[in-house]
Amino acid sequence: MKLEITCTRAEANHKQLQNCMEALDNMEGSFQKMTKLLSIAGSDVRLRILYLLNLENELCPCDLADILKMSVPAISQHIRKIKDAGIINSRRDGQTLYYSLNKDETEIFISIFKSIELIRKTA
Amino acid sequence: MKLEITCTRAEANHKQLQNCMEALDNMEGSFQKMTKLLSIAGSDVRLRILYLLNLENELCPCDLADILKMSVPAISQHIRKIKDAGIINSRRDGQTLYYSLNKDETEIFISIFKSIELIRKTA
DNA sequence: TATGTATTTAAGCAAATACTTAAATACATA
DNA sequence: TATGTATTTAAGTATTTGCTTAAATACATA
Repeated sequence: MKLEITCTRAEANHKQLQNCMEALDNMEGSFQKMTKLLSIAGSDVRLRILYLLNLENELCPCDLADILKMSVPAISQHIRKIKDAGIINSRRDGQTLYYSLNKDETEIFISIFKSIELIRKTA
Repeated sequence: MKLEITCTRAEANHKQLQNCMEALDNMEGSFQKMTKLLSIAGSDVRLRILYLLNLENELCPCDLADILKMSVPAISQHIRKIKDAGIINSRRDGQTLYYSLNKDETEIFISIFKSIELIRKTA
């Protein structure tokens, strides 16, 4: 990529561009964390999993496979991604693993779920 | 996939699973729309573009390329995705196209931006 | 009209994603 | 200990994504 070939129009406000760059620099880590959360939630299957965990408090992979009509390994691999991102916790009861939302991380998802309900009502 | 091989444990609450399936069925379209928005926002580059448009009101592809230190075509292709999802509008002034957030769709992004600020403060 | 700038579009490619099936692991219980 | 269930992990593959470079389009102006 040739960075030299950039915007040269007379109206370009270089002070504004500089301010934008600084604003982003100050928030580097926050953006990465939020991107991670959103890319997890930005999948049809995973958003449903998160929604269901919020609705039912806890569910096992097998329940989720039944509800979403998907194979257990497919569900398990989605769960791993969500878990690696620190969004859910697990609890074992015998052979069964129950997954639930990590309360420290739910805030953004709650507002996403609210928006989903809102879309339904206004659609 | 063999759907017959599903959860057969004694504790499986079939009424609960049925309720979950019905809850999802009622919200099919809302989930798809939200997944679309989140998958758009779940990219480092696009989340920054949305944040910057919210911050500065409007910017052109060339400005964004400068700020994000990326090629203009790369930016343009991200913009197209965001535009196809109905999240941003454009206004032409001579040769320059200015993009801005579509106010009808900002609500969820505003809460995402608030969470980003929050992460920064608590981190 | 010819030239230049801003932007988009297209083609190509490497990396990431999301399934599949098969095998491994963990626990329960006869 | 042997068998069965719940789950995860691994390997393979088709699809999607996000860049690159080159070409096309749109507008401005000499």
